[in-house]
Amino acid sequence: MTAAANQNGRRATASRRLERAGIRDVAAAAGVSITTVSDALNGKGRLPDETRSRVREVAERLGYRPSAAARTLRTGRSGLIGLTVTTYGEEPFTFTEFAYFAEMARAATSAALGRGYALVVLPASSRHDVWSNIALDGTVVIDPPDQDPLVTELYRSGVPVVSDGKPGNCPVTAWVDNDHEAAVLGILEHLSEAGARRIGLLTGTSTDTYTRLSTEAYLAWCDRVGQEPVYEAYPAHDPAAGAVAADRLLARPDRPDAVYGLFDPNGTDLLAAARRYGLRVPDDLLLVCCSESDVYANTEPPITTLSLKPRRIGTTVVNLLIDAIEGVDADTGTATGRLFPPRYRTAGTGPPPGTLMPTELIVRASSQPRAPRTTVSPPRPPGEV
Amino acid sequence: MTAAANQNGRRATASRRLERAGIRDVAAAAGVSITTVSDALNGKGRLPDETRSRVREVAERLGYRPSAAARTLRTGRSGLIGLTVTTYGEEPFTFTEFAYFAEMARAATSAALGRGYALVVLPASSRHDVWSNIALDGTVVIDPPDQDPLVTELYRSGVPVVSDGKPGNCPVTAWVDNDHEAAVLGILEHLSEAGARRIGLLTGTSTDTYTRLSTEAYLAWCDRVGQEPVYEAYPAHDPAAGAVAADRLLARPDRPDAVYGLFDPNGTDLLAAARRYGLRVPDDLLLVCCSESDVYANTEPPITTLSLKPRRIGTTVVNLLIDAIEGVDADTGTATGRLFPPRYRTAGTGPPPGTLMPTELIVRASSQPRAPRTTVSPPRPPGEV
DNA sequence: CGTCCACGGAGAAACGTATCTCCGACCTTC
DNA sequence: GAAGGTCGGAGATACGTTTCTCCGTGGACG
Repeated sequence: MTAAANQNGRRATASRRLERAGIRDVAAAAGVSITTVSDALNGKGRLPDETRSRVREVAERLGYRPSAAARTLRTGRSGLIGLTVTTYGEEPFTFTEFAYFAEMARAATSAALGRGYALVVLPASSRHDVWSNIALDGTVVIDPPDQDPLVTELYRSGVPVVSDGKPGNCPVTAWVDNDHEAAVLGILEHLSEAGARRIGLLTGTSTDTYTRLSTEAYLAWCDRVGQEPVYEAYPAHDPAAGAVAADRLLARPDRPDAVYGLFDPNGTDLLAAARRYGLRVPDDLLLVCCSESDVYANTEPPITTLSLKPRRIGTTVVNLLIDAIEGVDADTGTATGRLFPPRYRTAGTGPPPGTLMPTELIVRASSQPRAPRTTVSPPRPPGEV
Repeated sequence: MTAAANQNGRRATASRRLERAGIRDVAAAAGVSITTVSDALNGKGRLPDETRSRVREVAERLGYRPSAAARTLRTGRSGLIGLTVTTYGEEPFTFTEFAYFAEMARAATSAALGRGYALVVLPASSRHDVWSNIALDGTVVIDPPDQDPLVTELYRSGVPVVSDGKPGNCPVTAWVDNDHEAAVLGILEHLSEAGARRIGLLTGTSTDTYTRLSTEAYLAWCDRVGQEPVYEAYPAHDPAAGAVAADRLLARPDRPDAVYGLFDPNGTDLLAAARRYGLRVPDDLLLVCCSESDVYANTEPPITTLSLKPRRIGTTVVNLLIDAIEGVDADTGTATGRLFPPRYRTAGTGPPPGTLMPTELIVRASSQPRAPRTTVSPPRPPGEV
């Protein structure tokens, strides 16, 4: 409103069309300096409330919106977190396909939003020029395959990376995973107690950590209790193959009297296969599968499921990542501000810190020879860090 | 390798620690100017191949990664597209909850990636400071409610906005939707031909376009053929309410002999309700619901579904948006480069251009009094834009 | 022998913000 | 009455690109 001589410098002469108002325009209109505008809007500096509110008013009137790009360049923070999802074929695969990942992604999105960050979906098959063109403060990677080039590259660029699923060979800042070993052991014990004499496994052919750890735990258990392993593996991304594998498993001469299926659709598939072979569940066959879907509460009979608690995982992963982003000054490596557990500070040497989260076994009729009980608490994993 | 005197100016004196290599460092190391490095790496300018490859080599050796923030600031392009999802409670709702949105989001992600863009998930409940802090080239908005403040704000900022679902009062650059009117009419005709005398509707209480247009089409049809409307509405985001509403609908004194359910879970709910009332499907009750899920191929009996073809929608939305982003120079309003249908150019006046996409009715046993036929082609909507 | 053009490339000005440094004026205090 | 402290704010610089402008140098050509 006041005088406020032209502070725009050369800009005034040049194109002065419909461009969005910049901080300079606000400064000029309010009759103050750029510094003052910046301070007033960001709540910094020492300014009397009167000036502060006046500047804000002017900014509002001009419809001023700070340039995110400029701010990012200046501060080195974009407020963006990558969500790396594996792809199958052309499509981002795990993203919405499995209830687990969908839930996890939703929880991660919420958690990030709550702390002022947004998520960028970053398919693993992304062209290098796409994601290298995005200013990321950090990345969440879901179930990284061994030697994921994207993760390696990001990590080397100094971008913090936190993975859902214990990483194979990728260097990561931190990781979060369920205690798959404890979960599988818990299920096998549960089935044994329910009377199972020979427990089979429906597993996958891929090399991701979940499949590998779960299968190994199963095999170790078999070895320990002296049962011959009975399992079928199939490519988990192929829904049709799951039904076939379930059928194969029940068609074996050494047919199991209880089966644990590692993947979400296995419950339905196994149930259908059991019907085809005239097997009653749970009388002739005990069934458990790993799933986040609640359809298994209403199947006939309801099926016992193992929940990996994806929301908890998603939230934890994002919080760890943001802690890493905000806690460590990228340049000096010193903690700034926030309280910050020292274990995340392991810079380079030693394995990245991991967090194991408990699972939950939801017991239903399919694994109970008698009347089913209600939800039961999971076997707590050995108190890992 | 060569001499290449210190071109860093003041930087050399200051902090020279572990900072990532910048374009200046590459220039110095290659003994050329910044301009040359930029041109060499971006394939611009006139440079002999020898220089180009040498510069690239040096850049590679130094592990040079251009700063996305700086590039965005300079070029005004971030390569980022917002994906606005509605929220229910704390969580991003439609994002992964419904098969339609999940499929649509996946297709959109792929399409964007294919054209060099990445998607940022932007819950509608986002704090203003979060998404206003992100440099977006454009935004896809899923099913915008009337007067969506986020959309309005974005549009006013000059960010192109394309919506999935015909927008109510929001100003958008363009929109894509199914021809819900034609779809509903097609279903009602289909049911009539199958012998239905009184067709009921299971609909929602929310005001989104899909619900509104579908319900209106139903009411108009009732009016035209002289049938008394028979419908129940419930809050679509509440799964439990759906089952209750299905029950209510079949408990009415004027019980319909055919029902169309607008939402994905309606098929299961209606089937369960029918069982409770001892109604046989399709003999006593014809059933159709709108769903992208293939579980309805295996229910007992299989249920006829209307598919909205979400992948096609997602792809189209993104392509329209990117066309708008790349086709129009933000400053001059003139088309640059790409071929670009003139209809997107309507700047400000007139309604935004919309595209109607056909749906597909997948006929199964639940709507066929006799033996079911296989998939049937949809009634093509009246050839719109 | 003078001109012009293509070639290869350098310089410097933006892009719009945050922030560090510094400065004047006023007020207090001895 | 001078010294020091606080308040309120201005100036300038840096963030790391892209790109516009311009310049010297040869060779071709008239």
